[in-house]
This record gives sequence, C-alpha cells and structure tokens, in this order.
Amino acid sequence: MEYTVKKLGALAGVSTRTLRYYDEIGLLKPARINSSGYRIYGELEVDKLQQILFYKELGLELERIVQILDEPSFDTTHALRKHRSKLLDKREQLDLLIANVNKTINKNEGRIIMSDKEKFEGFKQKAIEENEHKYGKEIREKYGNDTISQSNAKLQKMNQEEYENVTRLDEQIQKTLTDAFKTGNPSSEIAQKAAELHKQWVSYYWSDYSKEANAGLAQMYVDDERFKAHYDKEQEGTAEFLRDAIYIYTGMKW
Amino acid sequence: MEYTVKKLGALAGVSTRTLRYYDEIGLLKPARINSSGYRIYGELEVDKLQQILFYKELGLELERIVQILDEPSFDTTHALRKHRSKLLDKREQLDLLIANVNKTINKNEGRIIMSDKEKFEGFKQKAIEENEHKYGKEIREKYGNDTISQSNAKLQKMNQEEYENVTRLDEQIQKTLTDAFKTGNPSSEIAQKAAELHKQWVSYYWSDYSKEANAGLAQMYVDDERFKAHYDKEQEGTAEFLRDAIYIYTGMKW
DNA sequence: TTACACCTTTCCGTAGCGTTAATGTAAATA
DNA sequence: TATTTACATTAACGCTACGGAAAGGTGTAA
Repeated sequence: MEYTVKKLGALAGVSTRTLRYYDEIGLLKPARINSSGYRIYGELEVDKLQQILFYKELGLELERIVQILDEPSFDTTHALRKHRSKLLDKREQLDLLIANVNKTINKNEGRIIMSDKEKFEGFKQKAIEENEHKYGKEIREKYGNDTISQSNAKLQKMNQEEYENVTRLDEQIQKTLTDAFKTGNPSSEIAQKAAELHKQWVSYYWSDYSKEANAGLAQMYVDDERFKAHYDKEQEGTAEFLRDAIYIYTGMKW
Repeated sequence: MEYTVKKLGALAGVSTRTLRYYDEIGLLKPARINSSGYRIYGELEVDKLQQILFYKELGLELERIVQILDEPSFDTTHALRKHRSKLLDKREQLDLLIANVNKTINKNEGRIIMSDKEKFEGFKQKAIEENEHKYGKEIREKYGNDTISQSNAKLQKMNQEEYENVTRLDEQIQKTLTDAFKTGNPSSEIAQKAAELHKQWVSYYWSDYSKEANAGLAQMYVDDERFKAHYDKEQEGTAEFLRDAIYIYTGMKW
C-alpha cells in the first residue's frame, strides 16, 4: 500500500503540513518521490509514524524522537527518565503558580486593594522563590544556606494579616535604613535597629533563623543585582550598608 | 528619579532587551525620549513595571497584562479565574503525561534485564501509579491536589534506604495500632504512640507537616472506604480509633 | 584624544507546525 | 475534450517573549 501526504495524514490523524515538516527535519522521509515531485510513503513509514506519534504523546521533543528512532545505540530509557524528571519539575512550578494565582484571587475577592508597594513586596518574595528555582543550587553553594527553600512553604501558609504585617515591617526597614544610612555608621544604634527589623522580617520567611544564614543573605543583597537595586533604590550604597549592619548585628566578622 | 533602560532593568531585574520589547508592543512606554533618542523612564513607569512583573509571575500573557493595566473596565478577577482554570487543565494533562511516561519506562525495563536497582525503581513507580490510579482523582477532588502531588513527588525522590524505612514504619504502626485498639482508649499511652508513629510516617510524604492536615487525613481514613478497609483489615473500628487518637495527639477538638 | 560604557535600530533564532499564496498535476464530471 | 475539483508542490510569514549579535551613535572620564 502506498500513500500520498493526504492519505497518510488521514490515516494517522496528522496534517499534511506536519508530514512535510517531518520530512524537512529528517524525522520521517517518504519512501520515494514520484515523477511529479509527490511524496510517496509505504508501510515502513506508516509504522514509523505510529512510533513517532507515540513518543510525541509522551511530550518528547522531535529532535529526541529522531535520536530514539534513528540511532540504535541511543539510550531510550535514559532519555525517558530525563524527560520524566523535566515533567515533574514542570508540575512543581505549575503548583506554585496555581497557589499564587489563588492567593491573588482571594486577595481581590477580599476587596483589599493592594498598593503598588505591596505588590512589589509580593514580587520580591517571588524573586526569592525564582532564585530558588532557577539558581537554587548555585546560590546554596555560594552562600552556604539551605534555609532559602523553606521560604516557599512558609509563604504559602501566610494569611492576609501576616502578609500585611510583613509588608509593614518592610516599610519600616526601608525608613529606618534610610535614616541610618545618613549616619554613615553601620554600627550606630539606628543601623542596628534596622538590622534587628530585618531579622524579624526574615523570620517571617524562614522557619529556622540562623546567624550564618542571615549573614549569607546580607552578602547576597550586595552580590545579586536585583536585590541590590531594591535596597539601593533611594540611595546608592544602601545594600552594602545594610550588609555591614547585619554583619555587625550577627557578630560575624567582615 | 529618572532611569535609562539599563538602570531600570537593574532595578527591576529585567534585561534591556525586555524593556525595549515592552516598548515595542506598547506594554510599557518610556515617559519620554531624550534628544539622543534614549528612552527615559520615571517613577510612574517604575510602578507600572512592578505591576507588569507581578502579573507575569502569575504566568499571564503579556497581551492580557496590557488589558489589565490599560483598560480600567477590564475584569481582572475574571481573567485570573480563567487563567487558573487553564493552569489546572495543564496540570491534569501533565499528570497524564507523567503516568504514561512511567508506564513506558516500566515496559522498556521489562524487556531489558532489570538490575535490582531498576527493579526497585519500577516498584516505586508502581506504588506511585497505584496511589494515583486508585485514589488519585477522588482524593484530589475531596482533599485537594497539592497534598497528593507533593506526596508523589516526595515518593519519587526517596532513595532505597528511605523507602525501606517508611515501609518498616508502616508495619510498626499497624502493630502498635492493633495493640492499642485492645485498650479501647485512644488517649492511652500506646494509642498516642501509634499517633506519633503515624505522624513520622506522614512526614516522609509531606514536606510541611501541619496539625490541621494531619487531622484532615485522619478524618479521611474514616470517610474513605478504601482507607478505612486498609486499617480495619484486622479489626473493625480501627480506622475510627486511629482518627480519634490522632485528634487527641494533635490537640484538635473532635 | 582615546577609551569605554552605554545607547539606538535591525534582524535572525527559538518549536512545531497553521496558514496563506502562487502554482503545478491527477482525477472526475459536463 | 474541456473544465472543474481535489490534491500536490515550495516559499514565506506568524505565533511567544524575548536572547544575542551586528553596526553604529552618544556621554563621560582620564
């Protein structure tokens, strides 16, 4: 039995465009080309197409399928395992997204109008989560602190009141920090007050606070551009100032 | 305060390319263009960018964000609801995919000579699949998705040793529970021991343990016939007994 | 003046096709 | 047989949300 694109497409339930594309990328070449330039497929190609569709249903990329079907030495199980791991990661991310969307809907329904600042605070928190997701490993290695990951769980448990508390706290930090910065002295009373407030703020996100972790976070505020920018928004150098204040506050050398 | 693309990008943690793109699609236009053609942003734009990033974090498309921010009459909550529904659909599809990938891996492994490790892997998969297939949908509907997803994810991350631990633990629970049941008193020392063991067991599956969740699970053991049957296997009434013990253990009223 | 950081626009690439457009061929009908 | 209809071809743009590179202008400091 021989098939043109239309017929094979109808048989397998794919478009003719798809078949031409698969030809183009070398995934499924027709058995031959007739005198008019038509693609002609045979039984072998039908079977191969079935297999292609099978792997495609598993969500594998076409390039991976090319390897699986065309390279006999290719380790299919390994590829599937890696693929599964990717899918699981995706699901975790999805769960996070859904939780955040729910939170936002709840907030809107509660008719609590979020100020821009509050929104930004939410964003900052999410930035931490993102860091955890994207760079988790690197940051852990760099700052030797595995408490970061716990912020997610804690955040999800926060209710509206706690959320407002934490937002207010951050505003206080900003204000105190701005005043403290003017003294130019990270060991000044007001600077230490800022560090104390910051510790309280962190405690909202981390279930176990430790000096080392706090100091690591402080260093991160300087090293990571995004955090730095947040604290330096009003005054260049504030991030460093906060770091130094925290270092003194925690009694870590610097 | 005024910002060029670089500065605003650093502040918000996005690339200059992104800012130019947002300008291009009309999502975020600079306050003005200076005589050299530079984009200059002001405070208003900073705030708007925060909002953009906030919604982007929720996974909304940029076009939707344009509507939310630029059309005052746009129904944000409705959009979020629709968005959530899409996310939930996605997750269902993902779960299906994952199940199929697992099945395929198992099949392939069946053909190859299975090492002990691989056998173990397969077994673990099967446990997950059974969990998912037997109880998946109904439990998800009844008790919420996140708990189930998390327990599956955790199960997959377990290594052999942990898996054996958790299995032993379950056997211990069964034994202790049988003995405790004879006392007829869910607040007896041995019954509370059973509840304690059960908490440990749950902690293997849940990343964040909470009293409320544990109590909810206990009620589930009674409400859901299959779980009930599992605990009542030896003695009718054991499921209720365990529930009561857990309620007392967690200090929840009943 | 030179160096250098920063700015601009333009364009290609991404994954997997959908969708025209322009044109050629095979089969069915008047 | 002529015409219509159905199907074939290649080429090229479009979709999402940018990343990255090229080619060139601008601002500022040494």
